[in-house]
Amino acid sequence: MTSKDDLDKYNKPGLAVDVILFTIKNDDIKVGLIKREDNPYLGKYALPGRFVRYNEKIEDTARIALKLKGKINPGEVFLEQLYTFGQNLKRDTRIRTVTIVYYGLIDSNKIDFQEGNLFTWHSVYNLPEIAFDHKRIIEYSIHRLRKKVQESDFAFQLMSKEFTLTELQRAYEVILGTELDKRNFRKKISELHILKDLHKKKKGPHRPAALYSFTRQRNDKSEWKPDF
Amino acid sequence: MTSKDDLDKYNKPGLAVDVILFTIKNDDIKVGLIKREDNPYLGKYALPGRFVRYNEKIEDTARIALKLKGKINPGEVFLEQLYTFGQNLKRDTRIRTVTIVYYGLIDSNKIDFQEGNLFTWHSVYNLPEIAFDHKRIIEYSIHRLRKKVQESDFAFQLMSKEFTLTELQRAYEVILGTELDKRNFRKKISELHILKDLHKKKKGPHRPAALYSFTRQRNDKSEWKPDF
DNA sequence: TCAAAAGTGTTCTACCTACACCCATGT
DNA sequence: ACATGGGTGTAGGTAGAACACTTTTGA
Repeated sequence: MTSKDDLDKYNKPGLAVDVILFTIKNDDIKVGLIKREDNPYLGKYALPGRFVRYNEKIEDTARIALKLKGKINPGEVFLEQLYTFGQNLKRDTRIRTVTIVYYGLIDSNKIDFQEGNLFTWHSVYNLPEIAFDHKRIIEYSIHRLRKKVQESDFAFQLMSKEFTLTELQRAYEVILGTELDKRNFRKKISELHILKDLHKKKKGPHRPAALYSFTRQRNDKSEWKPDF
Repeated sequence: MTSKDDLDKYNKPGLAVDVILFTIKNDDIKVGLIKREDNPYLGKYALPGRFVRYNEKIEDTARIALKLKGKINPGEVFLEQLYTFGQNLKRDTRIRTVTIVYYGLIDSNKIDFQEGNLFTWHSVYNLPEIAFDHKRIIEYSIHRLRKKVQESDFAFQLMSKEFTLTELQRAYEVILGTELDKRNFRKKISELHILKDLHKKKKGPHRPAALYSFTRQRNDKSEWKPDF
């Protein structure tokens, strides 16, 4: 099986990409799901996904899926490859399918829910009926998300342009599922040197909080990521 | 594109698995490569790989590749999924191919080099001419291997059934590329509680060293790995 | 003036690092 | 007896965890 003809003819498995988008709303981790309009699993909820076309880079496939299935502007989303699932031959009941899963975080305000959008947020602690094996994939991705958030500034994707330190801390707490010490948290964040003091205050019923933005987008100590 | 027929007809990219097997020989990290007998890249060295057949689990594809290309008994090898490469549409000059890469470590003594085996070990610091984009893949995998070895007992796969603590330490040192303190290393290992004192001694020209084996196979604190 | 969230340092602890000498054996 | 690698403990430093009060504003 070495010529182009041989390779084209051999019976290839399907190759798909699924995307797990997380956000935080009401102090809860939400995952974005699509209500299926077709069989199999008609009416159940699935991760937005798409089969990889012959001339699509796999990360582009992920972004196209977000755009088509969720009407999400894919430029807004930072995605990271999670894992490739292909052990179970019956994952998809139609054809044998291997799925590359990406995950990412987004500020839920950045999503413009148009009329008829089937993309909706669901608490990861109270999921609806999930299609395929996507439930297990979501569970695994939460595990990896927590790990990632602990060892990088991945959580920063959740924030809007201006935010207070308490809001940032709250985002960490919701994802990690633990309470954090305010002073230790602020010390740790300030050592990253990625915050810009906007010299503005967020007014509220009580003492105003300083507003910050990020000086640069990302600062991931944990690893270099390939793009090839 | 939802029926089985549609899915079968759409122009799928090729899906392959490549395997990076590392070992240690002569205080050097070696990677197992296959000399290519076909075009493209005839005569160059490539990672052992294989296109995923319709009814093969992807990890099975990896093991079959090791068996067919390297005459390696795949039961001996612990593999971990590294990453899936599919950004470059021209990675393979024949057809557009997405590759799932697995990596693992093996005690080089476990490999039985039969006559005519094209699988050979090459120092990662002095690679021959490499086919496809496998050179960058190897570089990335070394990075990930070091990380993995630091935060788990992954390196234990390199050892034979009975080994001395100095041999184990040497394996760590070669992979990490640093010298380790003997006392600190032994303290750290003993806290893992995975060594069994065989109450045997390795005889040599000098003071005999105690021989150990592992009580269980693996103890990976870093994460749970999916198998679906 | 009171309620509510913002903001700010120090101490303690646990883990990691650095470091040096005696031991057991083969020759 | 000596050369060579095997085997062992302690002290200092550093990073993370625990912890409480004062400040600023709106109502």
